[in-house]
This record gives sequence, C-alpha cells and structure tokens, in this order.
Amino acid sequence: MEELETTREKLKLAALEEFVEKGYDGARMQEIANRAGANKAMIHYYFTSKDALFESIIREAFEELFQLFSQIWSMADQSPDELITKTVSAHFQFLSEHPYLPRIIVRELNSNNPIVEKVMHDLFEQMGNTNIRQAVHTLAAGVEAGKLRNVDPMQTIWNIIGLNLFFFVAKPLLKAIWQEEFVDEKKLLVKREEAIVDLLLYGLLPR
Amino acid sequence: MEELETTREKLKLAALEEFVEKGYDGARMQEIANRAGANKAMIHYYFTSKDALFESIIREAFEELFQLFSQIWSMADQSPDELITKTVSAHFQFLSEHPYLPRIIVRELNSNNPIVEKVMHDLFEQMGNTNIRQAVHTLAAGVEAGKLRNVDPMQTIWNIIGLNLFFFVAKPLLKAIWQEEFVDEKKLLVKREEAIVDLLLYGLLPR
DNA sequence: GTCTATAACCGGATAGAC
DNA sequence: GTCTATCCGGTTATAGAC
Repeated sequence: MEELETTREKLKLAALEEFVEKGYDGARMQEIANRAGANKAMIHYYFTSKDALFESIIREAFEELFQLFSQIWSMADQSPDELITKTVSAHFQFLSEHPYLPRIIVRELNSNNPIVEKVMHDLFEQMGNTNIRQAVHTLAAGVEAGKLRNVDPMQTIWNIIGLNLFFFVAKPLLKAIWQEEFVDEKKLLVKREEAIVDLLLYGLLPR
Repeated sequence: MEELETTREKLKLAALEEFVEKGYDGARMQEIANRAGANKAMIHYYFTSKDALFESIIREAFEELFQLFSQIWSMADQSPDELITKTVSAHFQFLSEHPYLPRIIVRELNSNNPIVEKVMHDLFEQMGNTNIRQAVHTLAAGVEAGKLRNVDPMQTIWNIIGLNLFFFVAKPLLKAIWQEEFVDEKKLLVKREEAIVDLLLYGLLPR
C-alpha cells in the first residue's frame, strides 16, 4: 500500500471509480476532484478535458483485457482441456480482482461512444488478434486429435467467456433474487467457477 | 404496420431508442422529441419529467423480461431436457426480437440508478419469484430421478442464461473480431443457439 | 503545482399563445 | 393538444492569483 501517491495518480484512480459507477455521461468532474482530495482545475491541468481523461481510462481497461487473453492463449502446446480450465481460472481470478472492468466495458461497448470505438480500433491495429487464433487452433487441433467432441472452436470460446462473465455482469440482479447465497460471496465464487469447469469439461470432452 | 400512431406512442418509442443508445444520463429530451417528430414540451405534457418517462420505459422492459421467464418456467410437468431446450429457444427468440432489452438492463443495473432499483423492488413484490422456484424444482427433481447429472440447479440456470445472453451483450466486440461471421447474422444466430443447446445437453445429461 | 472565481454553455422544465 | 420562447440550475472549462 504505497502512501505517497502523486496527485496525478490519485486523480486517475478517482476517475476510474467515478466512470465505473456512473458511466461517461453520469460522471462529474467535481466528484472526481472530491474523491481525489483535489480540485477540478487540477484535472484539466493533468488531463486537459473530460474526454481525454476518459479515453486514457478506457484505453487502459481494454489493454488489461487484451493482455489477459494474450497471456492465457499465448502457449502453443497446451492440450484443449488445459486451455479450458486455465482460461476459466485466469479469467475468474482477473474478474474477481477487477470487478469494474466488465461493467465499464459492457456499458460503453453498447453506447456508440466514439471514444470507445477509437480505442477499440487502435488496440486491434496494435495487438492484432493472433492469440485468439492460437486458441482457435488449439481447440481445432483437439477436435482433430479426438481429444474434444466435434465442436466449433469459435462457439466454444464464446461459451467459455459467456459463462465466466455472466456472474459479474448480472450480479445486482442475482443478488436481489438469491440473497442468501451472497452472504458468503467468496464461497459462492468458488462454487460458480467449479460449476463452469464442470459443465465445460463434461460437455466438451468425449467419453 | 400501423401508420396512425398517436403522439404519445411515437414519443414512447423514440424515448426507448434514445435511452437504449445513450443510457439515462446520456439521453436528451430534445433528441427524443426530434426522433418522434414532436417537441420537448409534448414530452412533459404526456410524461411530466425525464425521470417519470424513464421509469415507465424501464418498468416495461423489466416486466417483459419477468413475464418471459414466468411463462417459460410455469409448467410443472416438464422434463429437465425439455426445460433446457425450451428455455434456450424461447430466450433466444425473445432476444432476437428485443435486442435492446439486455443492453438497457445491463447498463442501468450496474448504475445504482435509484429509479431502476425502485422498479426492480416493485416487480419482486408484485410477481414474486415463484417461477424461478418452479425451474429449480424441475432441475432438482431431474437430478433425483437420474435424468440429470448431479448438478446444482441454481448454477445450471445461471449457465443457461449466461450462455444465451453473451452473444447479444458482447455483439459489438465480437463483430469487430469476427467480421466475416457476421455477414450472415441470421445463420450465425442459428449456429449460436445450436452450440449452446449442444453444450448444455452433453454437459448435463448423464450417459 | 495548487487554488478560487468565473466564464460559457447546455439541458430540463415551464409559461403562455394559439 | 401543439408550439415558441425563456428561465434556471448545473457542468465543463479557463483565467489568473499565489
């Protein structure tokens, strides 16, 4: 826990929190300044404008997301069931540590916000999608080798990520319906991850 | 296609579109009026305020969602695999016809908007969650009767809904990565549904 | 680098004519 | 029911002192 943050860093953290909670349109420069214990003028001093501040925040969020999957999928010599269990556990751990990320991404993804579209475009140029291709290849090879049922690799990737995300994105609604389950949320998280891996392995591996 | 809509109806449709695209904070009363070919004053004449307009829109959206699952899960005498295939196909058809719904719900669900919380609270009071219990019961009975592997009913429901939703919520991102697949989106939708049912049946039924 | 005061603008709401 | 003009509060951005 580093105590001596710079004003710039404090502002950036405060801005992340504010944008996550309220979205781009709902976020207030005054509130960001308050959270950081600074004043509005400092935000403009360091980041020029609300747009520019938002862009730097959202770019980092997408970069973290891309880097996660780059890393998970970078190894060429994984077996398909290794790929599956590893993707779920790494994604789950990441989501537990950064619960804000899927929310801000889903929210702004469906907003036609030109800043978001620009950032997405930049990142595709820069990082390519080579590692997705690696994962597709691993799954396709698994089918070929009879280690996997005859499933479409792209659909399988969508299945894995969809299962992982749901809990984190729908949490407020789930919490309202199943309050009792959420009193020990750590335990629930573990059960959720087990249930996903269980479904995927039974559903995808041949017997 | 009814041509003689009332101004009130035109405004409501325009408001739905605007709120879906921009969210509560981003939506503009002027833009709603423009879309409807009317003027701002008319919105206040019919709906009093932006808050009240939003509440009526979001309440209808949640009502449709609740009614869908009430209907799907109302039958007590379904077999578990009937429940699964029927839930996927009905949810998928609904999402195809109302692609706006998951977006507005996911966005506002994570926004702490008090209007959304009020509407959710009202609906739980009024509709209860008896039909979710019905679905849980059907799945638990399936496990008991050996028609289903030993899986947790709640987790299974989350799996089904998570798989269904992902495609519709992540569409902008998926489209950016897999452009080619989206040239025939109807076909892709059919393949997506098949892949989900395939995973669920193989993953949940015993062999 | 930090702060206060204020400019400049925008958006929801309303008054009042027709 | 419909429209124009206008009010008023709130928000981003900036000027300028320290």
